[in-house]
Amino acid sequence: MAFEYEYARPALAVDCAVFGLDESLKVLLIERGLDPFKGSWALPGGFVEMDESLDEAARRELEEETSLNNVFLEQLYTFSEPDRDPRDRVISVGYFALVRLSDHRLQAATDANDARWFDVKKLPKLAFDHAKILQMAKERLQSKVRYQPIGFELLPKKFTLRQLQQLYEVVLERELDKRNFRKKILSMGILKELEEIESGVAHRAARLYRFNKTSYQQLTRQGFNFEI
Amino acid sequence: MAFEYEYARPALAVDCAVFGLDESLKVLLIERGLDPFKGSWALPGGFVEMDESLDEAARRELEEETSLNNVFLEQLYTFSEPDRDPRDRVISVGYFALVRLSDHRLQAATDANDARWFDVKKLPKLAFDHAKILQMAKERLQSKVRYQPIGFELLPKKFTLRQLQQLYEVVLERELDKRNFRKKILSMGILKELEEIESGVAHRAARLYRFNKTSYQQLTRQGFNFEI
DNA sequence: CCAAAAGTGTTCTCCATACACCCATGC
DNA sequence: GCATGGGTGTATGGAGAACACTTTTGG
Repeated sequence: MAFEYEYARPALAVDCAVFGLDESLKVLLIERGLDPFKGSWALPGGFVEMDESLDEAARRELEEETSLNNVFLEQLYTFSEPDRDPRDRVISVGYFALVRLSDHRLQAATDANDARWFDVKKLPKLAFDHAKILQMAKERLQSKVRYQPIGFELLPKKFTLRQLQQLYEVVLERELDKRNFRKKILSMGILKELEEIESGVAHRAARLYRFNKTSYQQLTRQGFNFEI
Repeated sequence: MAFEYEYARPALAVDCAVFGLDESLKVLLIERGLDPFKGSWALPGGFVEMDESLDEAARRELEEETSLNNVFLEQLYTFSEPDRDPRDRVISVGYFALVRLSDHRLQAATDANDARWFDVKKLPKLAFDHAKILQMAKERLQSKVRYQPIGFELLPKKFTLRQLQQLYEVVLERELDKRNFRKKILSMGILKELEEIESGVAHRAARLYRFNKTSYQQLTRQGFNFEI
């Protein structure tokens, strides 16, 4: 290594706050098998390797520990308090991720690691400073979902307007007016109305929609700003 | 070290994009005295020590390299491409900072290190991936200045409404209507109108104002949201 | 008295909000 | 035929945008 900097280095990790949605907002936690915090619940994550970027590390750890791949993933913040890990100096880059529970529900629950979805309002005590990371991730989700169309990452590919509205109601923790919501979201022109309707409901079936990413990108280039 | 994780570790650095404002938006760069990129301009920054947080490292490096202290400083993003430093694996946590040029103008320009303010629209070629860091910092500034009252960090403590308007015009790169701007900002109730007026101008002198942080915090608690 | 910027009021349009009823379907 | 949610229209108020003139001061 042709490099004069030879001081001690902190270890570097990534931790992922993975959100899913059903009736409430859920987060994926794994039970730690080793000390420190053996038996506690923690965010999935692990150490960064020398030849991978942080995004790659986050995706790799997520796949290894929870079998999730191909999820929406975004860097959140880097946590660096010197005493945040009792073993050694460990700096952790927090990520937040969104997954479709409709696609991944059973898989994660039956994984070999003990991974489980928890209601974000009924969390166990978390290892390290993971409660702080999760808190920040939740705040980021709440603000970002309002000005970027990331909420669709939490819904099935085909969804009803009611499902979409409920997504915002659950994430933002407040009720929305049905008529105004529909008017607003439809007027954006970023949804593709499908021919299909939902099935298996004991009342009038709702029309299904799909997020039209192409239209969204087109509109964005023309100065459109998504906002709920 | 009672710790089973003994793999190679990336080095960890911080880099700061420091903004100032006069007629245009400025950024503070330092000339590198050592390879790699000897003679190039770069963001101030350096390696993180084992007993300090990233925020502390950023403040320490800023003080060491540019004599700036007590500035508005906020973590931006962590940059981790494996080849971003040709010497070795170095991960860098980017920060963005805002300073009052009115207080710091001469100091930084005459520092022993060769530090200079550059117009963000007339930048030299930057070392490493610092152009990317700076680009992201500028975007963050442009979006954050609209929904958080951080712009005041760039102005003198006492300022005229015109100065405040120009700040937004320069940062957002678009013109604002004078009457509407004044109406809006005054109606927020976060400025304290001073008895003083500006001096040394060859026309009617404008009233001076001060940002009232206490009022802002009070209003925020009541649900107020700053927005330009 | 002139140049230069400070300071102010009104109109119009559009969008967010609030709100109530009919429609389609499964059971 | 009834319960359940799907789906729609309209009136109101408030805020943003557009716009022009008077006032004050220094030179």
